[in-house]
Amino acid sequence: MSKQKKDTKTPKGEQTRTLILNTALDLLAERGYEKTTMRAIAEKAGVSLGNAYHYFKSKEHLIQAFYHRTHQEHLAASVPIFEKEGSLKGRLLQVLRLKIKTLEPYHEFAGVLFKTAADPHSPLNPFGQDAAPIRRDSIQLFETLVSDVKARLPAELKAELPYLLWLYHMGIILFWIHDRSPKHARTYYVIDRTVDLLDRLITLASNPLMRPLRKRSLQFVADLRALELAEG
Amino acid sequence: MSKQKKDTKTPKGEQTRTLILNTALDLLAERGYEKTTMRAIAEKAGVSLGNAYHYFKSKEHLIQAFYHRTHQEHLAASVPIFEKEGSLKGRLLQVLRLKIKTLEPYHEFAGVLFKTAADPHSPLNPFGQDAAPIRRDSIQLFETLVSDVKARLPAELKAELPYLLWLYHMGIILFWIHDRSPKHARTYYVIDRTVDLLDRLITLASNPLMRPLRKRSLQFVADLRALELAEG
DNA sequence: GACTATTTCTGAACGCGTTCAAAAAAGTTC
DNA sequence: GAACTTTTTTGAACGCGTTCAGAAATAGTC
Repeated sequence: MSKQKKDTKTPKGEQTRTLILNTALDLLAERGYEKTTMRAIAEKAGVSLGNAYHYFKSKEHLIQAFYHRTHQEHLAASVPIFEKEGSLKGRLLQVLRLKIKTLEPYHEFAGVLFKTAADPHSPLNPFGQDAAPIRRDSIQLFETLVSDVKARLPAELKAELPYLLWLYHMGIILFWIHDRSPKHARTYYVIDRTVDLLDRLITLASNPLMRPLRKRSLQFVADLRALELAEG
Repeated sequence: MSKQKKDTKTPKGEQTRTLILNTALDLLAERGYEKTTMRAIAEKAGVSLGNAYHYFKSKEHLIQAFYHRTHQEHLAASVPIFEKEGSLKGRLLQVLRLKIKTLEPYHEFAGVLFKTAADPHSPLNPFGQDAAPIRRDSIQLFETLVSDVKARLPAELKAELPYLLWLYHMGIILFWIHDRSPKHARTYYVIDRTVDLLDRLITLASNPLMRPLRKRSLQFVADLRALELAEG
């Protein structure tokens, strides 16, 4: 869990804050991002426009709360999966399907979410410092997923796998955002196929013959991550 | 070259259009995206605000012209590389370094560019229909790069490689956008390392033993591309 | 309970991207 | 060159996210 610096100083304030947040998430799910104006949120919450900005620095910061909330949902729903399913492939498959299902109600505005997320200056940027706590939480899900998996994996692969899987899962979400097929059938198809390929690739990479290339690749990934942490 | 449906009907109109475009690109390079307002563009071009919107449906459409222009620059500068360098690895290395160098002056606002690009609804979205002509041009660069390469490659790999390399090059750009190291040294480091890895991976994938996995993977990529073309 | 400091809240304002009815200019046809 | 159509151009307007000075409410202190 990431620590949260409070910007409310009284219970009343806290109450107003959550009221605004809940109203916002309702409207977002109902109308999408563009049509959910700050004015509409304030009005429906029975609060002045300026007051909404007192609790959330910007519309994007309001969205960050969404990130956090859906992640918590997903995390909670993932735990039972790990208990029933022991294989990496099975876990990945179910966790990813579940993720998409969790995000489902917000597909229409998830694009805008990623849009702002791709901007290095945005607080939503998943690679940036502002989102570091959420990112850590998010990667941790894959650490749990990998940690007690049955198959034997080379140590250096096992160390970097959570991060790589997190990146991969971001890619799946990106695909889903662009997927306008009915019920997002394509995304589920892509998940099935890529998880299968990934599983085979991991098996291949675990082969002793692959050791030099594997080491080289993973060392590079580790270097990158170190740089990321050092300077953002 | 992609066909361009004209939205100007007279020479005068064409003149005004390019005037606005040039002014916009100047201001963008000079001030960045946010500070380059439509009003500022119109004013500096000596044209009314509404008139700018007569020639460009939106600010984002104006940016599309930037995409196109820098791509043309990059393409022109790439041709000599192919004449001097025959190896896939060497070509990739030089083409990617060149791309970053070409984009250099626009780093500050390239983030915003990618930001809007990640939104499925944006005309800038590189995966969307509006950008299809530019995407085709862009992929074509890698087709040229791959076409007369010296090394022998499996047919099905050679067929999909341009698209995969294009995707890869998008990833490099994404990294560059988030790279705030001096002179973007990190991006150049990442290019060097990943090109090396990619080259080894391609060699590996070309091994007859890898045929089943290779076929399976590439068939999947081909399927995806077909879907993309069919429905966007 | 009065006085002060802090927090919560308001409403008007600003600059932005975008739209649109209508004026001005240019092209077309006789 | 007059009557028309089409294209180009204008300027005012709209709704948006955001900011801010200051009012109202609350908390803290004696």
